[in-house]
Amino acid sequence: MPKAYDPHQTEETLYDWWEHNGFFRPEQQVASGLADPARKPFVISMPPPNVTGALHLGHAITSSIEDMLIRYHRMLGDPTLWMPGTDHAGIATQNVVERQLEKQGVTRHDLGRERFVEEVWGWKAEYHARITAQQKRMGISCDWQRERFTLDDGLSEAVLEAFVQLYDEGLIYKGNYLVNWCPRCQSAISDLEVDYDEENGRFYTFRYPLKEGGFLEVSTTRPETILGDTAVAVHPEDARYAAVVGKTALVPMLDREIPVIADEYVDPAFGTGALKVTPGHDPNDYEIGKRHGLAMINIMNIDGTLNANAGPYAGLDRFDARKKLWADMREAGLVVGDKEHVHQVGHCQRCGTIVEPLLSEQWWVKMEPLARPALAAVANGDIQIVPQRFERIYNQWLENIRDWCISRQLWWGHRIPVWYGPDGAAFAGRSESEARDRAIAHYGRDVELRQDPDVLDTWFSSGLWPFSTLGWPEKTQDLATYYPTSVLETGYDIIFFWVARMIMLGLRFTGEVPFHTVYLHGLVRDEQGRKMSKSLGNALDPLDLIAEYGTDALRFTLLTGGTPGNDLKLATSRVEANRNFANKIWNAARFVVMKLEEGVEIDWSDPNSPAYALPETAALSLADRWILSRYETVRSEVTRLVDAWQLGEAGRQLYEFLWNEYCDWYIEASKVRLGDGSPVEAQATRQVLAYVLERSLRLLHPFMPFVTEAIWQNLPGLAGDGRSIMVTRWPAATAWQDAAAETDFARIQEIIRGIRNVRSEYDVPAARRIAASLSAGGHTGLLAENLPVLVMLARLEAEAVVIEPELAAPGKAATLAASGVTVYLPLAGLVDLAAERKRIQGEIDNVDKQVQRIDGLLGNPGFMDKAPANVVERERAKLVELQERRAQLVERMAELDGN
RNA sequence: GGGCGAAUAGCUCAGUUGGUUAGAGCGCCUCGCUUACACCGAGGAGGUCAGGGGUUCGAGUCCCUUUUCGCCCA
Repeated sequence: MPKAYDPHQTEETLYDWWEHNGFFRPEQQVASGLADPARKPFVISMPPPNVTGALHLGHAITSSIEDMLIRYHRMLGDPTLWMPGTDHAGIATQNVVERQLEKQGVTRHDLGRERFVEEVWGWKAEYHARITAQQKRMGISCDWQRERFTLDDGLSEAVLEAFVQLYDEGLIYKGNYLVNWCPRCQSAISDLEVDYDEENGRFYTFRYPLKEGGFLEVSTTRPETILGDTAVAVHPEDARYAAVVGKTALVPMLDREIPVIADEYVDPAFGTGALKVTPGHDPNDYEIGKRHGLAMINIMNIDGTLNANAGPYAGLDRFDARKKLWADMREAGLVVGDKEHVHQVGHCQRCGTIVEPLLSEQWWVKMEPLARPALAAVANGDIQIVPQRFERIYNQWLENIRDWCISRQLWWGHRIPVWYGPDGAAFAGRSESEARDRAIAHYGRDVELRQDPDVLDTWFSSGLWPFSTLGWPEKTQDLATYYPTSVLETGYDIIFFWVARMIMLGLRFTGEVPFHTVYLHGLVRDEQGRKMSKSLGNALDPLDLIAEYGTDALRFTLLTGGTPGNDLKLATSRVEANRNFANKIWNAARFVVMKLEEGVEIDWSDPNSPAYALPETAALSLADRWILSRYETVRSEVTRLVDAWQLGEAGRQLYEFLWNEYCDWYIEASKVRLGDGSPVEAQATRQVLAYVLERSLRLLHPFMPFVTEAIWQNLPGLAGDGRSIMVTRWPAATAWQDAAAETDFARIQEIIRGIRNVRSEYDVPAARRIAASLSAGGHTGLLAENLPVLVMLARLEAEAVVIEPELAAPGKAATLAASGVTVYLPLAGLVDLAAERKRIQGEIDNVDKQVQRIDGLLGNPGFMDKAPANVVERERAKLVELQERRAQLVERMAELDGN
């Protein structure tokens, strides 16, 4: 083993080897005996990355968490399937390809539909390969042989089936309503695809001329929509305007006659209290228009220029028209003024263009009947959302759900399976021939059909993902075995887009929930808490971090750097620290492997899975029993925490255990027996070193798969015959928990720390071994037994250590009192009595403070009556120790004063 | 307008049934290449747990409220 762990030399080789061995496949897990086919499979559908571009840290955190869960369950012996795939990401992918073409001066219209779609397939091929390679670098153990893409034949079948079923049930309908229109994408988009930003706009106030003479003052943020006004509205109880209701106003520059109406919606306190009403271009005005039977005028083309209804402004872009109309109105004396105004402006989520409310004929899904069962599934516990607080957000959205606009005027995606007859009658079908059959039944003869040119919202197909990837609508073996899936893990930002829709569609089409648990992680942000973005230049590329620190370091950072559902600010110093952690355990393993060259006993009780044996209890030292006890505590805690979705806390506990207990204390203590112990003692210690290391590596494996495997392959006697740590068993409970060993070893640690502290205060060089006298009372036996450990770790002069129940204090010595033991360190020539008095007085003061606190507690009848017995007992015991310690210090003080 | 989250050491964060003197990493200070590791070891400094009020024997943790920041929905 090289002196430093080098991730780059090992990671890719190990990954290929794992994949080649079939460890990622549930069939192989069962065949090899790892998984018990009788157990319920553990299944995750991977959130399919968009084939738009490279992966970012959001994907990296998804990969880290899901792979952690998958590896954990695989080791538990569950048949484990992680279903990978990618999403065609309709509007997003079409946009990036369009932008690419733009650079060559080509539009999609220049190419035509067929050639453009070919271009996008080319893009897909390239980015799909790139994404897959990146995921493999993350070490993810998904079943690549089952990989799917949303435009695959099978998944497209699922889309057709789903559409036709909903259509036949009347849950899909076509209608001309106000939609969010992106003039750049030239497509409708759903409510969810509009991002609202606060922007500095202007608030324009002008005069609305009345036919009967006079005018009304009206304000707007979008003057160009004046051209589409079909009423002016005031509040019915607004006395200022009571007289004008029912009169006729004249649209500026067009002189079109429109009524002045009264409607409750108008806020008399806002602006002038009079509102222009444009039902064709504003959602609120649309509602007013419906109430009053107003005309709905569309003044806009699909590219954002104005149409013939805009009269002289036809052909102008919406923003040019705004300027020109305002200038013309100023000329005409209609302008009152304009001022700065902050308001919410909707932007297209994918291209940033300002969205326009536009009347348009689109396909919709009636959501209310789908939402009800989805609400129930969470309410009755069939689906558990972690963290639970997201349930409210989920409920709130579903309770106020609006119909879903699913048609997109794009070329990249699933074509809407509807064909129109010559008179425009629509026929949905799983194929053209099915639609044709329906048309013939309708018309009584064959007619010419043309398919709807539009495609479906990407989320329509991803809403089917958990079951379409398993073969639905076919009744496949996979569907029967692996559905419903176990956990859906993703970022909280797509609860509505994806999670809620999968639940609704899953319940509708399979009659079952698509998964039992929803685990939501937060967003990865930069160190200042900003969202990572290319334009800010603060985006960290996971591959760069992997190149610098290794995959395990990145994974461990993403897993332990935060808490469920909360955003994670990624500090590269953390990634570096975790790289160091990987190196630390690598070196601990180097030490152990070196020691095992002298021989190690393997336990072959499971012939498929050799493990390190433990010696007879009688052969164990205190340190051995201590580390075994600590290991058992950590094993049970880590298991409990992972089961409770506290992955980060589980990882942090492993870090602390391995570094601060196994490395800093146990390995150091083991050197005593390895060097000076009898052959039996040395062998016992070797076995414990090996046992605890190997078991801990298993616990750590789901967090850091590569370094744990790289070490495991180097451990003598275990690897070979294609054995891998990733298919060992998750460690089972042991009987090694030993409270007495933990208390005793803690006493030794306290004494060693105390001596080290005094050494440091007196500037004793590390290389210098010092004498010590220990007045140990009832702990004399314990200390005598562990004298070599004290000598080694506190750097004492073995021949100059005295341990007695009672010892007279040497005159000039530094003194420390540690849990019932007084330690005198003569430190010839270094001890300054005045300084020593001061040091001891400081300690006494410190002890007094604590004694005071406990005295207060124990003297409080409330505490004595109400606190649980174990808490009272703990405080009592603490007080006894403190008083003992205080007595030691006071005694020493008296001695010093006597000198 | 409604809702959610965050506020703990200089920085990034833990602290999940309320119970030791509130922890880690990085940074900082002192030592040290002690036969696994300088991607290291030993020791240390550093915190009114945002402010106020309450519940409780006991609050970083539960309740109310204020402030600041972020997010979601309308």
